[in-house]
Amino acid sequence: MLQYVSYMRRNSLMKLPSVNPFRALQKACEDTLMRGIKKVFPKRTVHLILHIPPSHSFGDLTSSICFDLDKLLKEVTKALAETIVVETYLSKQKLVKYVCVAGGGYINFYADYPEFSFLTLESAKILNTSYGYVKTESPQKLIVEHTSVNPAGPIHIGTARNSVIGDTLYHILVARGHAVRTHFYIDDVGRQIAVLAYGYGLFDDPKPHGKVDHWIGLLYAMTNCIVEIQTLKERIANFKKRDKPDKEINVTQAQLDDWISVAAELQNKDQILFDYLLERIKIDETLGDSISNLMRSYERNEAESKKVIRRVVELCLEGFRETYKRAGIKWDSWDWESHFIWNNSVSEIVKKLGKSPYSYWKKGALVVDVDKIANDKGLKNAFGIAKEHEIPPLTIMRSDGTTLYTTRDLAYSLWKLSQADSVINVIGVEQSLAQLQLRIILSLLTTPERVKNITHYAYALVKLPRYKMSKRRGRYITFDKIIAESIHRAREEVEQRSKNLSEDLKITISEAVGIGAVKYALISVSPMKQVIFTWDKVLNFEMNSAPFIQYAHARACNILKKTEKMNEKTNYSCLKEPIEHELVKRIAMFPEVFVEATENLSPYSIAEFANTLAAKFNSFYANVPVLRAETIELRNARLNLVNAVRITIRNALNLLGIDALEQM
RNA sequence: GGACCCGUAGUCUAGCUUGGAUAGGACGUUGGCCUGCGAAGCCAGAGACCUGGGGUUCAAAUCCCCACGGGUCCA
Repeated sequence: MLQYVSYMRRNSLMKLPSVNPFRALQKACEDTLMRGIKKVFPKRTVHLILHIPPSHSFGDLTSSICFDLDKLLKEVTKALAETIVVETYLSKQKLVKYVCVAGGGYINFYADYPEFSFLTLESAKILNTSYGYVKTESPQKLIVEHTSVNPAGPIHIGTARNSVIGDTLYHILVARGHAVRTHFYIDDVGRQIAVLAYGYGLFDDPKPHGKVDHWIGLLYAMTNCIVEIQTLKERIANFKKRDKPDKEINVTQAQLDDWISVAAELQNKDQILFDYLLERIKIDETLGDSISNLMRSYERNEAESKKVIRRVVELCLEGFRETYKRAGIKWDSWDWESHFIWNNSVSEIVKKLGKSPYSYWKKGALVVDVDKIANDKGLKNAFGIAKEHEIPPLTIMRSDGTTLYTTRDLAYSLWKLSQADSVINVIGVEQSLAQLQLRIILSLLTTPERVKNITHYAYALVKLPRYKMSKRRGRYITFDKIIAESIHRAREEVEQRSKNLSEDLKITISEAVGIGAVKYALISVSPMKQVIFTWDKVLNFEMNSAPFIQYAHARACNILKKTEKMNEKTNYSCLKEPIEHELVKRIAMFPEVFVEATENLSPYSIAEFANTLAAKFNSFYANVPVLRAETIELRNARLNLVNAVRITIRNALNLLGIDALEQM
């Protein structure tokens, strides 16, 4: 429960706390301006939008409304603005200090900083851990599905981007007041897992060495590689027997050569494991069938294949959980893809779609005419697709009766919709078409309105400077390695700077700094931009990084630690330095930034905000004395400012899943 | 062949939804600052006609069209 406190200051009665102080200022400016405009144009209704001017010298808020009025009225903009400002000034409100005309006709507003600082800093202090987290008026039940990688190897840097985006979305939506649950979809049905389980099944009770998901990744890549080589060799032999043209043979031969080079890489990683697998796979005369049989019998929920697949997948998930525990990311629900096959929801969907007028049979396969559904249900507009753009049809069942990934995803999505009002799926851009087809087909199975509540939150791939990552080829940089490297680097810094801390504290700090740096590096780039992974981007502990922000927070804590409790009233009119006003304004803007970030689902704007606030605070810290301020009054006012900075940075970092340290 | 995304100093990046004044940052680079609240820091400088070309507008990095380059997907 929030306590509303009224506080007398001069003649004004201010209501505390303000959930959104900057919005309050904005509203005061808008009201003021609106009254001015009404006096000049009593009959005109205008829509006002105030902007933040490009420079502090232009005030705290600005309006370019006179340019629009000018167009309608054919008057000189500047003169018009001046007329309005005269009227505006006469009816100005509290929080607004003065209003003036600048440039060709902008109307600039300057905040009354004693009032505005009071409102902002006291609100931050009172609201404390909830400052900035403006609650929505319409709370929803939400599902954020993220990460959802195939459990056939460790988490790599590309997946980590997915996880960090998903986890941040989770944090900001919870803070906004929604009931959010995170889901991990375990893709245990596809061919990849069958290949892995086949390899795993070649051992009697194998003993993984090293971290289990890393071992599984190697096992998968090796098995897959050997299987590919065997298959390609057979194909070439067949081609030769049947006198196929050289061209086709050459293409296949090139693929084979590629896989042979992959084999050499993999052999270097673990010769014994590779040789064992090679020997066992070589003698399997029905190799292709062995794998498909495993896949199909698992879909039929047969005990033996279930045992081996579940075992190997669980092992891999164990590795995932270890990684994410360290990274501070967790899920509320782990959903098995196979579950939706076994409970028949997939087959029911296929049956239903088979009867639909939008499906047809093509060479024994069941195909859905997605484009026709989109047109008939008017969905193209809703998903931002041009009318003339034809959406390709989607095969939902192969001629051999097996289903495809997207078909199973239909069942899963339907289930998710039954659990929540809206669903956000964090999935790579390469899935864009499939996700679109999925939502359009879903509109047949539920209402088109409901389908609009599914969002595909797309993000671009992470690449390595020289080659594309490939789980199938065992080429990737693991999240574990990046975390370890980053923590190691943080530890070195701690050793250098804070020798006297206890060992426990050193560990805590290095973990928080190292992991924070990795998360920040992944979240601070807009998700649709492709990222080329380089170590120095992640291991940057300077400006525009988590450690930079954490450091500013630690410094603020450090000042506050050295002060006794203050009881005297604070006089905010002492805060006169421009940097102090900038800090107040930044702090006041946090709720507004937060609301925008949640409404637009743009967590990276939180990162940007935190960085800017930290930079301003560091500048303040270096140039303005707090504990040694000239007067007690000033000192108290600055201490309150530092405290509000501390609260705001901490709350922003927490949204990003980064620990705000009190020392480092 | 078709569709979608990205293109901002040597490098990386914000701003684009909702057009407004001098395009914010960072790395690197040049020069300065620790006997003062922790230098993972601060201060100052150089470096971008926002890929190119048209159009709309009083006003375009932002909206529209066409190229070009990079990425992704479908057939």
